[in-house]
Amino acid sequence: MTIDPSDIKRICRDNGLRLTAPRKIIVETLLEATDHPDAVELHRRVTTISPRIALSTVYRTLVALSEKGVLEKHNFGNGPARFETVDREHHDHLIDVVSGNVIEFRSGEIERLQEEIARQHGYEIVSHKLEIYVRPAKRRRSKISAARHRRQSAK
Amino acid sequence: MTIDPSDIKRICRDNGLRLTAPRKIIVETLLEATDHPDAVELHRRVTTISPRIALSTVYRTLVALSEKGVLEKHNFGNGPARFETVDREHHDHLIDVVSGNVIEFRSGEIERLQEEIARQHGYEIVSHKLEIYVRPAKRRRSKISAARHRRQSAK
DNA sequence: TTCAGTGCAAAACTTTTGCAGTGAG
DNA sequence: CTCACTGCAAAAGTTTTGCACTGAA
Repeated sequence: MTIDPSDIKRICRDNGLRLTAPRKIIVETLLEATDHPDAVELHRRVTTISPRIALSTVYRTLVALSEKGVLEKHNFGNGPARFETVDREHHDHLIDVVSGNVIEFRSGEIERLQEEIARQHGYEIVSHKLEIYVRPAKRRRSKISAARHRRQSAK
Repeated sequence: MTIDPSDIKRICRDNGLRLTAPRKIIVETLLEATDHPDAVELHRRVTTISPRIALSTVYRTLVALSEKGVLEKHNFGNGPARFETVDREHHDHLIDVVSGNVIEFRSGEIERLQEEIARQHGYEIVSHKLEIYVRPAKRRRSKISAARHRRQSAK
């Protein structure tokens, strides 16, 4: 399900969009991103490659591709909308409200319970969105984040 | 758990906030609202009562009371943030994409799993948002929605 | 009396749009 | 050749902030 940069041409064609140079760079940059950049941050990155790309072009590209379902637009908390390519399996998000970091996770058990709830009400699920807003725990640190902390402190 | 206008004074006192005339009108107006107004709409309503209340006062009040947990701030889709008083127990939402109906539900089990996920990553939960987008199931209809369906068809 | 809260104006921030020119199909 | 797309600038929309004044506690 992963999107390869070589797929961009096909994706545009399939959606009736022209593959222009700015658009190619914007999508490639978003594919490379492991975080969930907002439009301004993405613009900052693409302009290191091609300095004349306008912020409005970034916005227009993000709007167009979100509408086609190629990208997902997230409204986490207050700030600007943040984007990611739909290139992996479905996942939900932990949002660290202190740092703004977003951590992806997946819980088959929660999804099973959602199915159950929907069924109990006579529905079937079309899609869902689960966002857990968190802050670093006071007492303990998990093995996962402890490892991340060591890595970051090591630089 | 419902908030009565007479509780506003106590709510402010308990949270270390002064009960001013603008603040009282703003909270009363939000309590009356059955929708989820944004700041501008709320300002429009309060100024019909007291025309000199500033939009910035509405924002500051909404920010202050959201931080205290008296209000909930929602970022639905793109537009401005929308607010509601926290006068019932926490709930999540099933959104029927066909009819637009919103059904509130609560799952202690899902919330417990969320706690677990956050803890595993070294975080504690600040808040969460779960929206399940659904459509009526093909085969069966639950007792709950069958009863609702009869009620709505009866009019 | 004190300082949290206010109104007003201006700024900051996010996103959209008008327009004339360009290049993908 | 067309017109979808672009860069630029300006506008629109949302939220925050500086400041001097007011009034709740």
